[in-house]
Amino acid sequence: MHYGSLANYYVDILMTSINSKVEEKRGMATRVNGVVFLVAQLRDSAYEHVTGELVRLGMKELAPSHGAILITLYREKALSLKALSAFINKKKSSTTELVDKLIRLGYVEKTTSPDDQRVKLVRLSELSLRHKKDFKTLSDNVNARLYKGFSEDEQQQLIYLLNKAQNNY
Amino acid sequence: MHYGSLANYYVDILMTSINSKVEEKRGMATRVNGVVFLVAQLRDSAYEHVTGELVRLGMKELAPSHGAILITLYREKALSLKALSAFINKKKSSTTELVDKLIRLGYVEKTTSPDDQRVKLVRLSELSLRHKKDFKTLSDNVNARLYKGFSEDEQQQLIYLLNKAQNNY
DNA sequence: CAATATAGGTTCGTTGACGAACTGTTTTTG
DNA sequence: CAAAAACAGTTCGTCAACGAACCTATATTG
Repeated sequence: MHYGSLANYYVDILMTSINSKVEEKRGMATRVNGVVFLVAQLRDSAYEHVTGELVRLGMKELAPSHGAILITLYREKALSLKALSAFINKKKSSTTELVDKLIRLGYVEKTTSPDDQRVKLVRLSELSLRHKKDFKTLSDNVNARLYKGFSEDEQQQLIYLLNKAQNNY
Repeated sequence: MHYGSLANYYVDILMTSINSKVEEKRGMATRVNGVVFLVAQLRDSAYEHVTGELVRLGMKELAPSHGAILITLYREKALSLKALSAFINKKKSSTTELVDKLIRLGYVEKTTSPDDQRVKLVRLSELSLRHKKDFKTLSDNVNARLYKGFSEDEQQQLIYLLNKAQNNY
């Protein structure tokens, strides 16, 4: 192991230590890993898990947001694109595209509302109704993993604090 | 206001109520807005804020991840792409592209390490050094907004719980 | 010390997400 | 009630991010 790889080794150690809990050793003033970074990191980890679960279910064409749409529709039967996009927290143009993909894959149908010709109602197809249980399991698995080792109290605290932060926007 | 718009109004109310705190009224078993959704939502809100701040600083070409790279480099002087990508929690191909954009815009330089010809070292340019204070302010603003109304204790709790969750991946 | 394996980066095609500009429908208003 | 404003969706161009395949440099091993 000559100088080059030693240097790399050192950088790797440095980097690893910072990304784990040793981080506190560094001054608060200069840390990169603030809340926002942590939140983003956690989101990405959870999304990766969701993506994996979707693959496992044979739905490798679907991204987390497609799953969010289906899960929303299991509860809400039919929704306008506007309402749906508010539920899943995506812009309307994104929602149009996500829904169109779900239609193409047969998970969902889109009809013009009889009450207002502007409104398109989105609802589940037979195919997705058959997968309802799968999505329940998926949700449970994803939450269970994130919450592993959390007491009931800690779970509530986390939800409370996330909501509190979210209300600042 | 005839039937159509009444129906829309009703849907909007329903939707709004669910996205705010009234949510608890619904059973836990069927809620869509689990932790993961909340985390994702918060990430998006914070990123939107970051994007806005970057525009305000006249850096509308930059996305949050570009900012993350610069902020990381303010601390770490020179980093390999591998180390950098670990710091910002992005895949190496993404990091290559983010860095190349920063080079194109003059914020950063990339040189081959003298110790290992495979390794490319990334470091800040004069231009970014001049903006150091701006990025400090940006970070502070973003954190301050998310933490608005948080006690010192709540801030620590949130960090603790996010880290705890992150360690499950 | 060659042959092979591994490691660091890059390239490329694809995709989710967005904003802006647009279409068509309903509502408001003068 | 006709013109204007507001609204629901769509289209399109752009971009960050990814995985897979690839290239070159360093390590490992027979």
